Amino acid sequence: MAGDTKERILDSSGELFRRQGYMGTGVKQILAEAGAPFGSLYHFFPGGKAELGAETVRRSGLLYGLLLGEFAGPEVELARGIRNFFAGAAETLVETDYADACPIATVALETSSTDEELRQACADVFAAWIEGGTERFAAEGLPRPQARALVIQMLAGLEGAFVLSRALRSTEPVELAGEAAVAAIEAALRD
Amino acid sequence: MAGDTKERILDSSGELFRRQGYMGTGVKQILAEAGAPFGSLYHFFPGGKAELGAETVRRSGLLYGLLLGEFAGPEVELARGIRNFFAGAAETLVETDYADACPIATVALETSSTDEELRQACADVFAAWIEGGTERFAAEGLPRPQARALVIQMLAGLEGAFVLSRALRSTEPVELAGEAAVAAIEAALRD
DNA sequence: GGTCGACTAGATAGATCGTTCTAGTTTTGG
DNA sequence: CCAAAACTAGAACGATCTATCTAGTCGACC
Repeated sequence: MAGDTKERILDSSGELFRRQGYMGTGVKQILAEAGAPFGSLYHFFPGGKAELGAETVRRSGLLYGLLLGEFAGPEVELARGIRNFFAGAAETLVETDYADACPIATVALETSSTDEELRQACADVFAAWIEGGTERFAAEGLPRPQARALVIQMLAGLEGAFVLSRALRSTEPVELAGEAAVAAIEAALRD
Repeated sequence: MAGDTKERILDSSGELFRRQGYMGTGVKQILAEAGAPFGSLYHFFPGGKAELGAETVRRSGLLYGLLLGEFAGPEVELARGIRNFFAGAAETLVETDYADACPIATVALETSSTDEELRQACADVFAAWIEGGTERFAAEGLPRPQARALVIQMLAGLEGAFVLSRALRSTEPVELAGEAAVAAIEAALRD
């Protein structure tokens, strides 16, 4: 039972930041959803909202990276894994009424020019995703620079498609970005 | 001199929303930057911040669409225009210390699940960009569905690259997304 | 069994939010 | 030239924000 409250707070902040961003989410709302009192927040996060934000970004980023790894791990064919991941993302969008997309993109855009600590946290997460993806793509025999370029292009397509899909309330952009990513991978592996 | 204040307010809000989002920008800050008093805001925008936000999104979206049209208008070769647009976007990022990217993406992510009026404004802007791009691509002889798919993939790549480039403080994602877009266009036109 | 740290609990503070208010100035049209 | 409209100006309001504060409960360990 102990240590449970901190987890619940991080779960709540993760979900809320993903849906409405860092600036648009109050600590009151986070604590209400977590069923935790004010005291607990500042007990576990002495740095207040800023510290909670940074830890939430790193944690959510790690979890989402693991999710991607489950879809496109070394045991599944790469193109198929990526295809399934995009399809799953589209499905999640519909199921959550276009709320659950990238857990950190909103925070990244909000804070890139205003909050260096949070920007750095987002940058670390993106860098880790890129690094992990590059490793996976290189394992298919691609030269590292090409693998890295492919991963960044795929990730950019995913993030941008999330922006479009959420605003347009349509899975079309995510589906098209997935097709582009799969096509790029297959073309690269064909040579 | 008349009508000037409203423009200044919209200029300020456009710049600030682009850099720090809707939730992260206070009306006080907007008015201070515009050199306008409170009275003027509620005179020109009786609906307050919400109305200003929606009008800012539509205006900024229109202007950015025009900018894209200048780069990739019918008088320039399409692939070259797109290449120059991405290169210009990367240059702007560096010049503004990674602050000026898409004028509405942050607002779109922030409000997609929380503010239907603003979400709709963003959706309208994206739809207009997609429609305009489809028109331009179809003029090259591509079937409309393929033209539309290409535009959405290109736009998703741009938006996602902005997210990554701003957080990572590197133009690499925008440059790679540009290369992918140009390659996709050239491949499509080759057939 | 008693003490200390971990954690819960929520009232309260102080700053800032968006908005409204009254008042004054400038511009416009008859 | 005067009256009405457009616009400027900023003080003030209630709501809400993050953070702090005091008080109390619980469990573990000596």
